[in-house]
Amino acid sequence: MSDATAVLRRFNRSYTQRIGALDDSFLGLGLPLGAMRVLFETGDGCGAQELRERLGLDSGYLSRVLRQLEDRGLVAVEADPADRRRRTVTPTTAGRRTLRTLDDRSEELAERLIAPLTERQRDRLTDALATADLLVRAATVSLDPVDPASPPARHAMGRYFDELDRRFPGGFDPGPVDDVSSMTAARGGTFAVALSDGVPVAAGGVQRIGEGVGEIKRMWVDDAWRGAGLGSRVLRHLEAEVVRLGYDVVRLDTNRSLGEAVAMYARAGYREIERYNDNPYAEAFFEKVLG
Amino acid sequence: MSDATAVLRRFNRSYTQRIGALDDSFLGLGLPLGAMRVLFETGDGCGAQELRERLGLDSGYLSRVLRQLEDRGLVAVEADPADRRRRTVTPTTAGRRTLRTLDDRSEELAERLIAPLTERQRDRLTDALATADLLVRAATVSLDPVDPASPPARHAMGRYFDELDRRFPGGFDPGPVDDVSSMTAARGGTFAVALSDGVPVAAGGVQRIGEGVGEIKRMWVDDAWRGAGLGSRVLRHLEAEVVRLGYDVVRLDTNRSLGEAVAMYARAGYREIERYNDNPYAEAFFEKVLG
DNA sequence: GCCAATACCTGACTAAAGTCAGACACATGT
DNA sequence: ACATGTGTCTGACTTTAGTCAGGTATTGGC
Repeated sequence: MSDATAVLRRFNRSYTQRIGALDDSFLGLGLPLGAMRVLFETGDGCGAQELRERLGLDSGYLSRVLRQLEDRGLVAVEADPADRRRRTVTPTTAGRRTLRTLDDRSEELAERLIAPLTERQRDRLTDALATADLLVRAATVSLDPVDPASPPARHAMGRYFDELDRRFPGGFDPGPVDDVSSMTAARGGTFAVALSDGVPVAAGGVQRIGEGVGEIKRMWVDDAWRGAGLGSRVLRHLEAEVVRLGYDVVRLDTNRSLGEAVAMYARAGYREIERYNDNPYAEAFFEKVLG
Repeated sequence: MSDATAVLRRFNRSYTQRIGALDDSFLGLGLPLGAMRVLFETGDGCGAQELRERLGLDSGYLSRVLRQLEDRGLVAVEADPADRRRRTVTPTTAGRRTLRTLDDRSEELAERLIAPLTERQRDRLTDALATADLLVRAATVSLDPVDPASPPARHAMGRYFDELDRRFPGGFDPGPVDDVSSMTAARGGTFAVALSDGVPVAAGGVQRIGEGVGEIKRMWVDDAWRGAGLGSRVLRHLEAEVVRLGYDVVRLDTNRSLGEAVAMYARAGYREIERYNDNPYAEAFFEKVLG
């Protein structure tokens, strides 16, 4: 048993016993836990299918739970005008009130929990939990290959361009059309997006730039996720993809203003080479020979 | 919403979604969760009553769960020879095997969870969780007034003496008889023990040493719990008790080798005074006037 | 030896949570 | 217009988890 898992498991035990009680705020509002979870997940309104997926519910079961909530006047269930087979669920005023009560209770429980701690200890706890949260989220991020033209990939690249524009001294302009087809399997490329709770938090792609040579393109990590090792995870994944696609050399270009990225490439065994393309934004060029 | 509760609640959400799955190791062994919990709590054998108390179960319900476990050959339920109304529950070989499987699964889940993290991130996570664990446990410690002659109080004082013996240059000898009756309500005193999972982790008492003067005695915090603010919590509690008991001055003595304690008293507003007793182990004397 | 208390057992009951198979309305591609 | 597929609803069912009111065996105090 490694030290890390032992600590994790010890934490899990003390946590579920103590803070798990935060979830008790779901109780005692006159609704069974299942219905409460559905109402909670509904938030400001969402589709029935989404609820089923997120909560992993049987469609028959959800149907009944929704009727229960509807009968109590907590939500309105209506047919989606765009596709009348689907249902959309919206909380009513009473439903929102219940949600607010839920929130208040949870807040109160959290406050009571940390009440015995001094200011300094609270700060330490907050720091520790924020770190743990980041790392746990990072560990459970799923890195999935996607079509570079798909919405999550577009979203990730959009964020990437925004960041370049912010960080490059003269800004960045991706140009009017952005052809990403070189990063599809059909053309010897690939693209992967890391999702957390369905939201892209990191991404990167590979394209072919010559005989036996792949190129890593558009590697991006969300600002809020820096320091959780997502960058090197994406890099390792893309390198494995490069090998899988049959290249033995991988290249990439970057800009000096992206200091952490340059440092990461150096750490990962990349060596600087001569300019190999005419990308006007690129200032540094790297290469790594993959075994 | 304070920052601390926001972080705690954010953590709770991501945690229950991700690591909460550690508890799923209870599932899929062919036993319902309730029965599994009972088997798990049984450990190396324990009384039925203890199980009921620890898990908060109805006696009828437990009776049935135990029979279920017995029918599957996982535990042996027998009458306690000392009191034949009571039942003792012991896991059989098969039961132990099931418990081991449970442990293996949980370990595997924990390993899979941290697998995507690098060594350095794992260390950071471990540190963060250990800190969070300590503080969460400390926050949920209950500080209860008890008879100073009761087993938990005796246990705490025993640990206290052991520590003095270890830390005092010449060792420490409490003497043959230890009269603690001065710390009972009947004689204008009190004693409190901080319990975590039923185990004493800190303690301290108050006794009367003169007109309007109380004395804090035998304040102790378990080594493993240093840095979680238990010391100052016990101190605050005892000062409140001193006020409640009608004294307006509180005194205490200590030894220079207990540096953290001396520092804590200074921080809490105690001022050093002349020797006020003939305790041969005491080197420093403090007093605080309570409003 | 008797009585009250204690520890557990039994039967009867309930609510919650979920599964499954079929029914039905609507959507989509041809 | 038609076949096929999708999203939801309904009824019938199961398991789990638990409660409650008595009942029985055992114990300790008198």
